[in-house]
Order: sequence, then structure tokens, then C-alpha cells
Amino acid sequence: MPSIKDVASRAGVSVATVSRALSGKGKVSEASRAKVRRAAEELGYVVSYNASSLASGRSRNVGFVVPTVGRWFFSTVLEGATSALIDAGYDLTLYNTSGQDRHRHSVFSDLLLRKRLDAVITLTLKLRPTELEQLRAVRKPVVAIGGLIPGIDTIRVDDFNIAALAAEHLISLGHRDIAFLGGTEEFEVDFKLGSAREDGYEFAMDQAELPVRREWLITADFTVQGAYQKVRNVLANPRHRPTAFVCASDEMAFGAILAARDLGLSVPGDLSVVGIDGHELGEMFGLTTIDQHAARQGAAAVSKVLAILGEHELEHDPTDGFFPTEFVARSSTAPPA
Amino acid sequence: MPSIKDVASRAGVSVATVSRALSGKGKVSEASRAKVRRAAEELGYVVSYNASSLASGRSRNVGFVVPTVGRWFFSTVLEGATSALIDAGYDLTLYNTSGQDRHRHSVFSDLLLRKRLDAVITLTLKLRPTELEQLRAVRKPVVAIGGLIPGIDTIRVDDFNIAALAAEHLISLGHRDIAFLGGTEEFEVDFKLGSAREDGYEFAMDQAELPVRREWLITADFTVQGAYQKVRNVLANPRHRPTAFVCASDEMAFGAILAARDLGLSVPGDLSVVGIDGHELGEMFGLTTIDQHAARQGAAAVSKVLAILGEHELEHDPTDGFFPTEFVARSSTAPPA
DNA sequence: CTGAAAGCGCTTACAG
DNA sequence: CTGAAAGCGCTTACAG
Repeated sequence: MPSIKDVASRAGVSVATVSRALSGKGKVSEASRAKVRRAAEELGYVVSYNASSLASGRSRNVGFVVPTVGRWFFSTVLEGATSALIDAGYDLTLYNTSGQDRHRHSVFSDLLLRKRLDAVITLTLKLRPTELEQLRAVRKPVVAIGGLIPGIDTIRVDDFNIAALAAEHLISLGHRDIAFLGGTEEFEVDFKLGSAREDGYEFAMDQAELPVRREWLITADFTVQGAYQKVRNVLANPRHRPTAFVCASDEMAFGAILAARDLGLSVPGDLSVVGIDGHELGEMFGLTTIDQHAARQGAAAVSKVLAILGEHELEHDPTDGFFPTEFVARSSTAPPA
Repeated sequence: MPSIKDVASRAGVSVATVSRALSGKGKVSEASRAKVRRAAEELGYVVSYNASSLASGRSRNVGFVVPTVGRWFFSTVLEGATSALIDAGYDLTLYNTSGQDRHRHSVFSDLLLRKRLDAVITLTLKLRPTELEQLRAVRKPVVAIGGLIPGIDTIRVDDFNIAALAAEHLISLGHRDIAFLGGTEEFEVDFKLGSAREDGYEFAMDQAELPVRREWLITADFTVQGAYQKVRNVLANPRHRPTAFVCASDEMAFGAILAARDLGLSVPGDLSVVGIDGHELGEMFGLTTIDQHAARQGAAAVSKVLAILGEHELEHDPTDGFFPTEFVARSSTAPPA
């Protein structure tokens, strides 16, 4: 591979001029710039990130930490982030903790700290105090998606209100027997999204003076299969069968719909179902849901990171507005029979 | 952040000794090693990858190029790869072309070449001649998953045989009217997996002297929704309705099952469906399929990369055995009515 | 606008 | 086993 020296000698200028011409920083005459461009082109020269980063302190690389890439929300946010990053000419280094503490530990105590990153984006991870400390020590910007971390920039939706809205929608249709399908503790990853959503559901029920029955507060692992099984158990019980479900994710809502169908119940005839997410399959299932624009959240996190890096200013005010969501009414909800 | 010098002075040794002690390369006395370890620990020292890579030529980082992370196969392979890489102490830099030529171009002509990577893993991408050339120029090992590239290490399953097996399974159950659901040109990404699988299906049909009807060779975009629509069109036609479907992916098989149900057809009573993949949802749908162990393919690609890197030898024989798959018989297939 | 030179933080022959 | 020193390939004041 050719180095900057090769380009310099071929163009008949110094390496300093090559560096300036190619990076666009500093003054360079048009003539020099043209010569350099040509020489670089002919040699197939590409700058070495390692050398460039070492000298400048900038890596053009952001770290992205996820609990898994196997769930819809995570892969969709990731898709949005990679796209935005490529457009900006940045690399994305992926750290997948896979829900394993061993992996998580090496990510935070080692990989993240090796100065190859300009910034870090975390996805639905509640940073522990020591982890926060470690990130602070490297003095890099951190943006969190999917939950609030004090003192850190955050992209998140208003889980409480989203769930309340979902419940209100059912209530306004005339439902009274509304169940809630949330996430089990261990699968709520870190932020207990499920609880925030459960709180919103309960709030709406209270406002409407409807009872919240303990046996209708059920939890699953955020997967289609997990939800299928739990909902099936509830629906198979002929006594106290709910007429509607608020589900904390679209994938769980799909599981609920499939369970109802397998029991011979029609949706929305016998059961109304509303989800939260905006999953592509929602259309096919006719799922009423609240779209949280996951890919856009990924892109928004990237924008925020790039803005901070552009500002050269670490001590800014962390922003924390809610990311906008969208109510999508389809055919899985209707007045009760 | 402390540098190697800080560690050296605190430990009372030279930077060379610190480097050797921490990397484990070269001889270091136990006493020195202990002093260095302690000093590093106390200072919270972590080696700078950029400096280390620049000096040694090794980055402990592999590039992973995917067409998207939104489809099951890709995210599952990625999950397997990240896990294996973290265990080896390597970073994974993700390049997602998102099916956009603009992104693909910047990945291959720029990002991949900046010498921050020790190796590259490509996922279901047929490299164009210029791209192959560019990769060769950086002289890094390349491992391809999901298709054969001449002269490059490959992890792939035997698509032809898998599809033939799927068809033979249906034939042996007594089916004669078997349709095939493959991928549309534009969505076969690069390797025309669909065609290899279609060829296998046709081979099995020929062997059994069963006719392959043109109108039963249908294609979709590898998504549940796409398959749902196409299969629904076929099944809604009361004349010449097939009694079974071979689907080129599990997600498309789910679409086929859902389409059948929505038309009031029972699976497997009125329609048998077999998929290819080993998707987690297969169990819930009772889908008969051929598991291609996607996560293991990701891990296998990593093993291969690490083996090559360990060998310090670029001129080895590219291996190209077929990755093992597994036939999983469930309840979506049965003899025809 | 341009170049010589220091420096980024490591690794690794080389000599001892 | 250990250290002094060169070198990896850039960037960026500094001086002109």
C-alpha cells in the first residue's frame, strides 16, 4: 500500500501539503491540490486511519453497544445508525454484549477504552456506576438510546404516554376488560420499559375507573413465541377472558394474535390487540400500533453524536426531549362484541 | 488517559518492558511482569489500539460487510460472529451497504482500505471484479459467507441439495403438486441462492418424474409479507392449486402459512409447507425446515479468520466444504388429503 | 501558500 | 531478561 510519502514525491510536494490537500484543512493552492489529487488517485492511496487517528486524536469511528442484534428494535435502530454513519464517512464498531455479563465486562472495561472511538452510542443499556465512570474517563461523548441516564444525551420515547394512549384507544372503543402484556424482569434488558409502559396502562385504566386485574397483568420475554404461549394460557381460560390486549411490543402483539387465532377466536371480533413499535409485519397482521420510528432513532443518535463532535465541546447541556411517535390505527382493534 | 510511559515510570521499568509484559510477547521476568501489571491496574491503563496497530501492523479488528441487518439470516450470522470475536478480544467494524450502491461504493473504495482491519468477512455479497481487486490490494484475509467466490475462503451451505431434500420430503409424503417459492432477482442479493435452490427443487421433481409448472414457480422478496401476498394469489385460485410449497426461506414459509390460514385452508391438512433456515419462530408455526445454523456460520467464519491470522500466512489454500445443515421435521408437512 | 520537524503512543529488532 | 532507539504513517503548530 502506498503511503503519504509516495503521494508527496509523485506530486512533487511535501507530505504536509498532501495531508492538507486531502483533508481539506488549511490553505492549499488549487494547483497543488490538483497535483495531489491526481497522484493519490493514480497510486490508489487511502489514508491510514491508525496513523491519522494517532496524530490527530480523531478516529472517525463510533462505538455502538447493543444487548443483542436479534430483536427487531435493536437491528432496526442499528440499520438506521449505520446508514447515517456511512453517509458521514464514519466507521461503526459494534459491541454486542449478547446478554452475557462476561461480554459486557470486556466491552466496558477494555474494548471501549482503547481510544479507537470518537464517541459511543448505547442501546437500551442501563449503565452501571462503574461503567459510567469508565466512559467518563475516556472523555468521549456518549449518547444513549432507549432510556434515561442522568447527565447523558438521550434519545427515547415517552413509554408511559404511549402505553396510556394504547389503553385509551381501547377504552374509547368501549372495552372494559383490557389485559396488559409486558416484559419479564430479565428481558426488560435494563430500562424496565415494560414497567413504564405498564404504569401508563394502569394510569389510563384508573382514569377510566376500570379495574386492573392481577391475572391480566402478564409478562413475556418480548418474543413472538413467548407472548404466544402466555396469551394462549390466558385466552384458553373461559372465565374472565379479556376482550383486549395492550402489548408492550409489536412482536408480542403478533404472538397474541396468533394465539387467539389458534384458539378459534377472531381478531378483532373476539379480541382486540394493540402493539407498540411499528414493525414491518404490522401491516400484514393489520396491527394497530404506536410507531416509534426505530430506524430514525438510530439516525437521530448519530446526528447528535456528530453535532457534539462538530462542536468540539464536551461540556454541553445533555438534551432530553421525547422522540416523536405515531399512532397507527389498523384492523386489529374494534369495539367489543 | 495514562500512556505506556506513565506505566513504565510507575513500575520502574522501560516502556519496552511494559509492552512486552502486557502483550505477553518476549521474555519478561515474573517480578517485572507483576510490577507492570500492578502499575497498569492502578493507573487504569489500556493500550491504545491506534498506536499499537500502527507500530505492529495488527489491528485486532475485523470488518464485517452486510447488505442489511434487517433480515433474519443476516442479523443471526452477525450475532454469532460478534460473540466469537469478543471472546477473542477483537473488535468488529460493521459495514452495512443497506442495498444502496452509494454505500457499497464508499465501503469498498474507501472505508475497507484504511488499514484499520486485519481481515474482512463478507455476507452474501458477490464481489465485483474491482471490489475483489481492491480487497486484494490491501492484502488482508477475506472470508465469504453465503456464496462461492473463486480464490476466497467460503462458508456456505449446499443450497442445491437442501432444496432437493425439501422437495423429496414432500414427494415421499405423496405430494405431486408442489410449488416453489424463491427470491426475486433483485432480492436475491448477490448469489442467486434462490436459483440454486430452485435448481435443487426442479432436480428433485425431475427425478420423481413430476411436472414443474411455470405458474408454481413463484418469487417474492424474502420477507413474510412479500411471500404472504404471492402465495395468497396462488392459493386463491381454485384451479390447479398446489398441495405443497417448498420455500427458499423460513420467513417466506411463515408468509405462506399465514396466507393459507387467511384463506381458510389448514396446514398441513390442505397445504404442506417446508422452509429453509432454522428461524426461532419455526417451532411456533410447527414449520418443517432445514436448519442452516446461521449463528454457527458466523462463528465459523470468525474461526477461519482467526486461524488464518494465526498462521501469518496469506497464501494458503482457500477451503470450500459445505457447512452442515439439519433436517427438522415438524407439523407443517403431512401426506396430501 | 508551503515545508521541515516534532510528536501522537506504541512495537520490535538490536545490543548488551 | 532489559533498555535505548528507530520507526509505524500521519497531523499540525511554527516559521517563512
